[in-house]
Amino acid sequence: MNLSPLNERFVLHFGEMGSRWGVNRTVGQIYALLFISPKPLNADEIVEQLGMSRSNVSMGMKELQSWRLVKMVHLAGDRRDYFETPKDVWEIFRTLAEEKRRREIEPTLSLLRDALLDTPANENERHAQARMREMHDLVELASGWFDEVHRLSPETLENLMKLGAKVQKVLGFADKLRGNKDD
Amino acid sequence: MNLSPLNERFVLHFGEMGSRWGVNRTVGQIYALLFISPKPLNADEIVEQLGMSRSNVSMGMKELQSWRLVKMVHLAGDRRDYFETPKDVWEIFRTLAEEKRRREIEPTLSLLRDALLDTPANENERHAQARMREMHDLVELASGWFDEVHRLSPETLENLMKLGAKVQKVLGFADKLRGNKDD
DNA sequence: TACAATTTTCAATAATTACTGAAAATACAA
DNA sequence: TTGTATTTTCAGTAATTATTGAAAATTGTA
Repeated sequence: MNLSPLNERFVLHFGEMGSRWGVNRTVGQIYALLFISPKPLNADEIVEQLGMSRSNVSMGMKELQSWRLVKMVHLAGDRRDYFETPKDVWEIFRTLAEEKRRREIEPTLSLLRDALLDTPANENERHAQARMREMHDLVELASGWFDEVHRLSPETLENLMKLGAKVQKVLGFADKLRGNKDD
Repeated sequence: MNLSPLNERFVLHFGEMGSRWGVNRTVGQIYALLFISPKPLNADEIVEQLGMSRSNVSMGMKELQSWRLVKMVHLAGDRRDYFETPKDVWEIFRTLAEEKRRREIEPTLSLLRDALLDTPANENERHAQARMREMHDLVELASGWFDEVHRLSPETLENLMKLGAKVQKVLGFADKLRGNKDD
């Protein structure tokens, strides 16, 4: 690996964490490298800096693009594809949340919706279905809430988070709003 | 697999999704089975219903317990270990969020904190470190915000989510609170 | 068009992770 | 204690996933 010590540490860490986040080691490394790179990189530069095969980089880029975590750019007078990560970390955060939701939450919500349409065949299934309904309602609620929050601008979202210890107070106000349906 | 159709569908789905959520297929299946079960199950009952080996169940239970997603209980006059999932879906949600944070976020936060203490050796590292700082600040902010929300009771949390479209309005109020430091 | 540069695909294989059966360990009861 | 029920461990194997090199496909240029 052809990187300065600080950068190598960062890249290796993302490689290791990759598996916990649902991507393989090399994809994690590629993303990390692009994230800290001051300029877009082409595939050969990635090969050179990370010491993996050209084909591996090609597949990794495809995966990262499917997550919308990197975008392809082109430099004047250069045929090669260059890649960069979005600059704004808030944007990255939101993209990641969106994709995770689409891949990890939606399929389950969909299954639960289906399952709730079934007529339970016996007492055992009746109980199971009741549990599925509890899960469905929670996931749907959290999911809808996420949609709302997700629509906020980065600045608003940042403000919301910076609220910190004030969240409790906001909720007092929230309860008032809830009572006021046509507001 | 020795389950009624509705239940089998649910169990199989959780098995498939397991890999996206960071556990293997059998662990996903065991959890799903326990979630919909009207009473605690012992290891042999799980073996019988899911058709996997006894040792696999044993390892699966250990993993699920490490996630705090199942707890062991005992029945009067029965030496065997029984397992059940917490009943309250909100509690499950919070536990999951806590564990995910501990396993997926904290290690990265820790690496970033370390990396930011280093003195960059050159311009390349200086830029990389600036990017790491952006990431660090975002993760720390989101993480602290999560702590706050996490402390709320299930009811309050539910109310917060049900707010839905009112979130924007709450934020108007939030901004006022922010200006009022000693409130 | 023909050529060169570049990217993608894919079959082979390497590496990792999951699963099992058998043996060992543990916990309890007589 | 000793014996029995139960759980855990772990080495071997199966299954899955990741990685590579070589070939094919694509893209742009002369």
